[in-house]
Amino acid sequence: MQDQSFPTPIVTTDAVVLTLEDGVLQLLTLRRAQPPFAGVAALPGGYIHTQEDHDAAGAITRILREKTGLGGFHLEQLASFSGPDRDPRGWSVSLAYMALVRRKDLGELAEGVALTPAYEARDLAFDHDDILATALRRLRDKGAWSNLPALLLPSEFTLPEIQNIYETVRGTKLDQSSFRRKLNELRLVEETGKTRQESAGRPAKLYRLASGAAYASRLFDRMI
Amino acid sequence: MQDQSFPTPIVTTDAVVLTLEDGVLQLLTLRRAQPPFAGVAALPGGYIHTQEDHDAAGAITRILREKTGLGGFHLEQLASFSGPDRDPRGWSVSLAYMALVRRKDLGELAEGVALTPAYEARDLAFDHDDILATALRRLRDKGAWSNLPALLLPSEFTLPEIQNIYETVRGTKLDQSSFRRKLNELRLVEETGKTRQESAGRPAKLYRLASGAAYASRLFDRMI
DNA sequence: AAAATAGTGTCTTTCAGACAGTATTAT
DNA sequence: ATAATACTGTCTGAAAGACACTATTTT
Repeated sequence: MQDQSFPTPIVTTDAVVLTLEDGVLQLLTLRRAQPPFAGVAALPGGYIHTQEDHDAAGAITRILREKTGLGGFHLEQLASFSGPDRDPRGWSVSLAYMALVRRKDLGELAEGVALTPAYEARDLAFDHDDILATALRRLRDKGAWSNLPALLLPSEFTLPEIQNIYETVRGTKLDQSSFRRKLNELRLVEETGKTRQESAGRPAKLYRLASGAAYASRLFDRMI
Repeated sequence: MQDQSFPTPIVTTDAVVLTLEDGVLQLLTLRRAQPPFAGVAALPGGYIHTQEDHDAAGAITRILREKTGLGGFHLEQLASFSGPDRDPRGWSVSLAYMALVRRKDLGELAEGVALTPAYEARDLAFDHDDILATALRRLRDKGAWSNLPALLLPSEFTLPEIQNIYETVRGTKLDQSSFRRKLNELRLVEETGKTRQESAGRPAKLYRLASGAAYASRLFDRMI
């Protein structure tokens, strides 16, 4: 293999792991133990192991499991980032992914793992600020018409909660009546039959994401 | 560099180059001279040269220029494709791009370079069928609301021509009146002042893409 | 009572889509 | 005349957005 006369790029894969905690979108970071950028917060990532990884998505899944114990989440390819300067070790390529996880699935955070509000995270290692920005833009765009934001919720949630996550992701307020009308049309959620009571007020019904939840599709019949 | 104990993936970059000829969306392919897949049609692509390429987009730009003489076109990242089996030489990553070019900018096709109707291309080398499918899907999706399809047109074009390219990309007919209403709203095109006469009928006015042509944006105020 | 939620209904505005033309300028 | 294009206009229906409620069930 590699009968080229020129050096090959370094290939890594990195993930923007987002979750929702206390109604705030949170980014998972790892404090780097080794140089380069030792001691600096970074996106979880690492090398592809050609012996065991089936593809890049498999590699980042393995890496997230190894470094954070995480398993079972929505994973989506973001983009690749490349160039001679993004990693001091040399010309590199990062295959970047976005993972949306439920806070509960993260469990206790291991040493060096931290959650920080996604929109405030800065000065990450490498070009990870750029990768994060790409992820947030993607989430915001898809927030307009897909079920993506709902994947951040715990498996059972209330209607105010799901409306709040859409508002958080989009950065705008939504009309309660219109939002719920849309939820029904899209058949995005279904009742669990259970309720939850916190503080005063009528108990909130608990919902779950509907099984074959309308991903994207429709809303897009019209238009040039 | 590369102080890892495990082998690194092969990294290539490949491009789905699309153009419009005689009203049909055409894919540019290269007949491979060397194994693997010698003699088979493939997407243009190649290795990244870490010495000279500023990033992956720079690499594919250089490769397209070297192999097809092409320069000046819309380039957009598609996705990465990876795994142990897509290239018989070993575990590989392809950074895939989509390039939209004007037929005129392709000039004479060099030996081994061919155009085939994009929706009929099959049995390309490697997993290039998959990459092509990804590009066509992307073009179709963006065709609903961006100026992307217009980038396939020659620099001066008529209103029937631009409507036709949108219909081609979307695979549907569009109402003339509604389409032009939208063109105006978006300020997508501007008159050149010139006209063109072919066969019978009133001469068609020639248009060009408006300078700051509304990319995506708007159309997207509404909606959950 | 106050709070938090659920639920209903209606009105407006926007806009794609469909349709029906007329007008212009060439062969 | 015929063809190809340009241009203008109207109507409809769907859906988002905004608003105003009422109803329910808890502390």
